[in-house]
Amino acid sequence: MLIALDNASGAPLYQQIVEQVRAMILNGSLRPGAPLPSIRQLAADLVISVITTKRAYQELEAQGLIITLPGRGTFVAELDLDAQLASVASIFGTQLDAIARQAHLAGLDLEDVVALLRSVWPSSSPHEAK
Amino acid sequence: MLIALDNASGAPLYQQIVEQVRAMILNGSLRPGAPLPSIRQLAADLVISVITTKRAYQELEAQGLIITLPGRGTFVAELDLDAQLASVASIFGTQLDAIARQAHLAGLDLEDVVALLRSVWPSSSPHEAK
Amino acid sequence: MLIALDNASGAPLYQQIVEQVRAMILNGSLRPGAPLPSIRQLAADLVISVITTKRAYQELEAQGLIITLPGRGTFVAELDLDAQLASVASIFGTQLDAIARQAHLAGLDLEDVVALLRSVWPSSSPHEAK
Amino acid sequence: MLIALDNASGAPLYQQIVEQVRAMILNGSLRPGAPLPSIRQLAADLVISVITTKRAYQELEAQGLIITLPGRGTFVAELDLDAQLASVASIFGTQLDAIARQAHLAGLDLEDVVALLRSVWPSSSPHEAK
DNA sequence: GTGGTCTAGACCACC
DNA sequence: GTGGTCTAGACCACG
Repeated sequence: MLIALDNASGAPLYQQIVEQVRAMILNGSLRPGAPLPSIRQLAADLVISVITTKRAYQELEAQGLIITLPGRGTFVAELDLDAQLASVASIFGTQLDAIARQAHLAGLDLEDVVALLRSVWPSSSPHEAK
Repeated sequence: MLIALDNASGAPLYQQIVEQVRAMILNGSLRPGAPLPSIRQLAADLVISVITTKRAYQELEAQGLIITLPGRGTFVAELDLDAQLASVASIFGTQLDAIARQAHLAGLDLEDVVALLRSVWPSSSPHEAK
Repeated sequence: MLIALDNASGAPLYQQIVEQVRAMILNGSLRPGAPLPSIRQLAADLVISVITTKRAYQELEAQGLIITLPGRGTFVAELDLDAQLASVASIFGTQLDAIARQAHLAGLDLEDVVALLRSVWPSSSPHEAK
Repeated sequence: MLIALDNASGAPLYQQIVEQVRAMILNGSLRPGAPLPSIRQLAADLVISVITTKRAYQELEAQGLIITLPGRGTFVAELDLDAQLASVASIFGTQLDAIARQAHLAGLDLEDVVALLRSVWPSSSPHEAK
């Protein structure tokens, strides 16, 4: 399981982990029931504090995406993919809403923003490098 | 000059002020040379600390949007609106880029995101009441 | 007597007056004994507060460049031009010293700074437009 | 990291810090990626308020010279030294321009000012002890 | 009246 | 431990 942390991005480390693991679950890289690395293992791999990996897993568990079985490890939860996707869509919706209001206030047009969005959209398939 | 603060939004107060003033400048509600309320006046109006309004104006000045003349007040800077809009567009571009990569990883389609964006786009004119 | 105030320069208004009057005295535009406009007249001409012109004249008087005769007006003082020039040189020396130390710390060379100075030096004679 | 504050200089403390840190970055004493002391540590060392050190770092960050990672510390930014030096040169250029015009108006010659500049230029290397 | 600077002290998020 | 934000209160320079 490859996770890339960007120290300079400004985003909290635990959040970067959450987002990347969530993405892997939602796009099928990680299937329900699959085991995740232990918090200690992941901390060692990423060269960060155990506290940070623990926090990330806590967050993922709170979102119902993974399940921790004490003494046995952590696993991808059995879940309704469509429902999850809907919930993720609502998360993006919130972020887009903030951007939309800002851009709108600044006098930008919806089409301006859509054009911007198209210009930054990644061209490759999300699974190419899997 | 109407500014609405949302204490529950989680966003820093000074940032909310920055965003709203910037929007007013960029969409033409505030024209170059126009005086802004004094930091003390604005603080009184919004019922917040003078330091917070000062912080907001400081940030706006660092961005080159306003100019403060000690002892005389604060004014909208003479600026190249097009250049400013371009720089603002690049800011939104950065934000959209983060969302785009996340959404892409999560398996969402560009058209899904565009649809989301359209669904949250505000319908009214940015300054009908100007 | 032409004085140009630059509201956007950031420099205090009274200081701009002081500097320009001092320059006119030192370069001979204003000769010893010549009358200066009254503080009220000057304030009216420049469309600023009397307090500000008063403060400027006070400063000039403290520097020994002008003399105020109560009830009669304000005049350029009889002075030793060479001594004045020397004192002015020391003022510039202080300012240059600050710049020199900063530039030196930043790793700039003396010749770099001299080159910069030459590049900004006004080309015309100071009296051309008199 | 040695910083010397002069309470009697009239210059704001935060600005003195900014100038000295900027000088250290530009002359290579502080290399990109190097950690700066925490705002609290520096405040303790200099016996000033945390807010003042914070203000200084804020200014340096706005100038793009350093980057602060919340919860992790503050570091010298990766930057294009030449571009930075050019921008600094333009700052000195502005200051020199003000002096040049003043000196010119006062009847001083370019060579007079250059001579003054040479007379105040520090003789030692900027970082002999590095 | 205006902004500029410095101070002390609090709470929060993150590592 | 780190920085981020907000608060109150003081003194100064400038108009």
